[in-house]
Amino acid sequence: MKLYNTMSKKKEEFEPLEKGKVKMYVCGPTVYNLIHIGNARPMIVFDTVRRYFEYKGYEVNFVSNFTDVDDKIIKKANEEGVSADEISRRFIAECKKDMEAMNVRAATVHPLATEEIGGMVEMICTLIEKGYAYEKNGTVYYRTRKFQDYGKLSHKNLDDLRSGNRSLLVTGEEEKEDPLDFVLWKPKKEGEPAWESPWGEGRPGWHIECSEMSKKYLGEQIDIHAGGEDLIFPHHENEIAQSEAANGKEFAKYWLHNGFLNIDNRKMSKSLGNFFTVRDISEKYDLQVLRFFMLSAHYRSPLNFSGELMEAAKNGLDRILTAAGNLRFLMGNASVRDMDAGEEEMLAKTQEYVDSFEKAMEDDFNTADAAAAVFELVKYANTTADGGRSKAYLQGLLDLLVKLTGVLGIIVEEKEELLDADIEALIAERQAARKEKNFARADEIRNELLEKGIILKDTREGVQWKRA
RNA sequence: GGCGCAGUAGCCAAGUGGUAAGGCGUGGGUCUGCAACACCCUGAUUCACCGGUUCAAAUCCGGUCUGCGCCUCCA
Repeated sequence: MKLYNTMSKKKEEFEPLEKGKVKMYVCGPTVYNLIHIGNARPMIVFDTVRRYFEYKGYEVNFVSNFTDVDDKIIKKANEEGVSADEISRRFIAECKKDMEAMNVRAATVHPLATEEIGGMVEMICTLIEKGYAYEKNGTVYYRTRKFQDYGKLSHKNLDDLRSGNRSLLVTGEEEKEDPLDFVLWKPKKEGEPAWESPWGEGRPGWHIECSEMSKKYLGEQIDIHAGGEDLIFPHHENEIAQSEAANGKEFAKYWLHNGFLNIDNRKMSKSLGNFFTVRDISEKYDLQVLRFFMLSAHYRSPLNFSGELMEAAKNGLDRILTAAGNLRFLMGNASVRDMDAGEEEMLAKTQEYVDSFEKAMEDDFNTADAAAAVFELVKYANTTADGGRSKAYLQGLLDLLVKLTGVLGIIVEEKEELLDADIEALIAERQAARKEKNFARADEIRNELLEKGIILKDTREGVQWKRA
């Protein structure tokens, strides 16, 4: 399996630290509002990465935090006149709902920054002891120039950064030894949540949170650290500086970053008025469509979002779902149970699609290519499955489809829904009407069912239905 | 100014030296009472442009143009 490592700027063969196991940390959202569709991309992408590792038999320890103390949360809390805690708790709950609807599995652990303050304070103490940090008036700064490798992830050199950041010198942080130094601990301001520390009451800086939570739940060295590409600098660069200085060893072996999601070719932002939450999208589409859409491009490419592209994704996904529904329907009517030699051979041929699916995923999680393999399997199923096939053959195709789509996190299983007796009766009545060539009545019933969200499909083997 | 990414059919998107996957859409056809689904056919002599390397380039090298991202909170 090859993955692109931002650190080396190359695709590298994956070698786990510990055989058969993957330790993976993904930077989670700051919970001050409903998550937007840009937040959804890393969630979906790295959930898919996790699923593929598990498909390959790895045991994945997947940690993803919620940043629940932050300026934006405090601001929102003040606006609403409630506690910061209440805000973060509320939006964590909402975020989890969205994740579930996108079929993003819960992490092994979802640590909260506010519950890990003690560890952060300890790590900061270690950094001070080792000379990598210093305190001034209740603020603790990281001594960036002391860390030799600073800039190794983002491939920047300190002097370039310095000239770019010159304007920041005027922002009232002249107490820093160097403008590149960043905050590890900031003192309490009136009305802000705060915790005790050796430097007085205050709260942690953003970067130290992830260093600590990663260490606590995964250890000092991990296999994969991932997040959006905008986190490369400064967030991940600072995490490396903190963790490697404190622990004295390489922090993460592989750094994975997803590309940005744009809206109509522009960066999503509230001021441009092209800002969508995941919840907004869920009003119009099943969020599986959003997931499928996100996986239609390589995770490192920028991805453009538009209504037109969502429609295309929906139609493509429906094609897969329809094929699965069709197989299930045929299975219900199959009169032969076991496969004959011909079917055995036909089913064996599908290995080709599994091979190309895996080949795509092995190559830095090329989900667009993997989806192409799924579409080829769908076509194969649509052309070879009919009422004459054995149940075992149909089951074989369906199992394979479920297996591959499962890696992508697409659910093709039918939700258990019982046909209401009267709907069943209407379908039977329509069949009778059709037999008598009373098509007017037949269409009337079909329309009536359509209004209730039931779509009928007449096939040679009988009437199929699905919910819209 | 520094660092970096991208430009493949109407749209989206794989393909990184051996002669252009897949999806959506369009048009035509088969099946069907009709519809829907499905299936078949329909698409780039060509991969932004100009040079170069090579038996061979969308793929490598140089240049040009265009779009975008990061360098500040941001997934």
